[in-house]
Amino acid sequence: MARLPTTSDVFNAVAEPQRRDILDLLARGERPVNEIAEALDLRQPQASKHLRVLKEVGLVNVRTEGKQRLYSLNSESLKPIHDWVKTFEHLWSERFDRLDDYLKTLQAQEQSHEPEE
Amino acid sequence: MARLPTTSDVFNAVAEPQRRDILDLLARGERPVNEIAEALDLRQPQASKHLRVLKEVGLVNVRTEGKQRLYSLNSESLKPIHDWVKTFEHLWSERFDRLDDYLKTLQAQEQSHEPEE
DNA sequence: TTGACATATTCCTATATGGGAATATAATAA
DNA sequence: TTATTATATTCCCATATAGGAATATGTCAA
Repeated sequence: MARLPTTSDVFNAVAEPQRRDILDLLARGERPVNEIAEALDLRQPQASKHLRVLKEVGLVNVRTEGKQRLYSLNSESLKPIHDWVKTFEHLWSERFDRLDDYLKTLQAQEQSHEPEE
Repeated sequence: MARLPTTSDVFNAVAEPQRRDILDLLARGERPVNEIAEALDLRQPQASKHLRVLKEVGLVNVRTEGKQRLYSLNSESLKPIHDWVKTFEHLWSERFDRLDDYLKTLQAQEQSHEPEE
C-alpha cells in the first residue's frame, strides 16, 4: 500500500534532508517562515509545506506575531528516534567495549555450568 | 521531484517500521531470510525486498551458507542518525540541565559586560 | 536429471510525494 | 477601502514506493 505518509511519524518526517535542515536551524531559536526559506534557499511555499509536515508530527510549534508566524523546535518529539538508535549504540561505541567483554565472559561462564542445551 | 528513494540514505531506509523491526531482530544475531520473515510475520518476498533496501544503504551484510542467505546487522551505518539526533539531546535531557544553566549564566555575564549590541 | 527447499525478482496497482506556478488567506498600515 | 507584506493552499506532474501474486534463480541431495 505505497510508502507511509511523511506525516505518519517522526521517522518519515525527518527522512527529508531539508526538513532536517529546518530542525537544525530552529535548534538555534524560533524563526519566521521567510527567514527559514531564505536561510535554506527554499521558496516560501516549499518552506511552508515542509513546516506543515513538521507541525503535523509535532516536531515544531507555531505562534503568530503580527503578520509573521514564528516556528520553534519541539525537540522532545525527536526522542523516539533517539531512543531507538540508542539501543544500537553499544554495538559500535568503544565506550561499551569493556561492558561487552564482561557480558560475554558471564555468558561463557554460564554455558560452562550448563553444557547441555 | 517526488520523495527521495528509500535507498537514498539510512534515514529513508529506516522510515519504514518493518525495516526497523528487521534491524532490531538482527541486533540479536544473523538470521536467514525465512526466519526473519516468520519472526516478523512477513511473506518471504516482502522480507527479501526490505532486506534489499537495507543492503543497498549498507545497514546489513549477507553471506551465503548452503541454500540459505544469512543477513547480519552492520550497526555502524546507523551512526549518521545517531550523530544527528544526538545534537538535539541536550535540549530535552535532564543530564544537561546543569550545563544549560551554566551556559546561560555565562551568557548573562557577557551581556552585562557589553550592554550594547 | 529431477525434486525440494531457500531466496530473489518481476509485474501489477493504489497511493503519496516534492517542486513549480499560481493563487488564496491573513494581518497591518495608510 | 486599498495596498503591502507574510504565509498558506491548490493544482499540476514525474517518480517511487509496499504489498500481492506469480515466477525466476540458486543450492543441494538422491
